[in-house]
Amino acid sequence: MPEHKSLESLFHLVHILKRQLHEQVEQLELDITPMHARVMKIIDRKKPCTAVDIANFLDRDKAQVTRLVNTLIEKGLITRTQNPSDKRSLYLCITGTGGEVIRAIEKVDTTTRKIMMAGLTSEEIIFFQHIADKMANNIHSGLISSFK
Amino acid sequence: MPEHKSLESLFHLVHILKRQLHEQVEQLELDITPMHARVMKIIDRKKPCTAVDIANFLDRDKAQVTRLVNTLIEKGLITRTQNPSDKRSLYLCITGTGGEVIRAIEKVDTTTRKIMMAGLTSEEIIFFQHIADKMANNIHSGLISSFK
DNA sequence: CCGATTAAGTTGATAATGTCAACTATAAAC
DNA sequence: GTTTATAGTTGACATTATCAACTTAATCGG
Repeated sequence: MPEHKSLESLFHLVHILKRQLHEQVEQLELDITPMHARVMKIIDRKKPCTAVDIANFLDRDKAQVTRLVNTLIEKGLITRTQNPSDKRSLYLCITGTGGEVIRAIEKVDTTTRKIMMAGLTSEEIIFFQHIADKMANNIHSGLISSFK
Repeated sequence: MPEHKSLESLFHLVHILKRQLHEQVEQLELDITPMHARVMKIIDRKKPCTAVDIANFLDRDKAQVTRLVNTLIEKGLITRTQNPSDKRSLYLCITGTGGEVIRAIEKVDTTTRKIMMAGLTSEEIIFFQHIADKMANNIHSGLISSFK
């Protein structure tokens, strides 16, 4: 049974990875959390971006997104503007200060990835990602099939 | 830059995996959480087992372990007995009921692993684990080197 | 043997993340 | 035009995690 230890390996990796990111983000002294950083990256990449887009991408509850977005607005890192074609929906945009923060976050990200992937080849990294995606997909399908 | 999306893949996988485990453990109607289940498995495998052993294995704060262990004792799933050779330390043991719970947990685990690893070969799974371990190691070393 | 330090475990406070349910307001569908 | 779906908010709460302070017991160096 080769897969015996596998879930623990995965949990351990993500646990220390998250701790590492938490520390690094904390050292930026921006008073934001790793999840705030992820949300900012999503807003930065997807334009236009709404709260629902973020919730979908992260597969999280809208409630959580609302709160993350609120603190980012309070800190002046993003803005919320009306979607002219739908009065329910609000577009989120990175501010000037937010842009600087993004660059700092990207730096942290790159550093962490470099540390984490030291001694691994591109092929190994791609393969790892490929398997991770496949596993995620499998769980998704497994869930769907249990609904029939 | 092949590693661009990699952290998101990993986070996504672990996010839905944890959600899946949470649901499955909840369906056992034991009123315990996935972390309780992990703690029980550790106690089951390592004999004798103390709170510090668990904290070390999971790389968690002792405080969290104390609380997890307390609820498991309240539920009658484990017991705490004196270590005769060290009055500070306490041995944790699975009770009879606890044994049944462990078997239920193992079943959940096996099912989840099967779903997750569908369509993957043993070699792929081993390789995936190997890379996960290597990455975890890298982060560890990266942290240590930043202390010099 | 004694004092200092270390280790095991507990407790309180609090942070970060995640989910559910109920709600408002608007849009879309029939 | 009523019903239904969608965007977002709010309150309550669960889970996981960490830090600091503390007690008790073991160990180490003199």
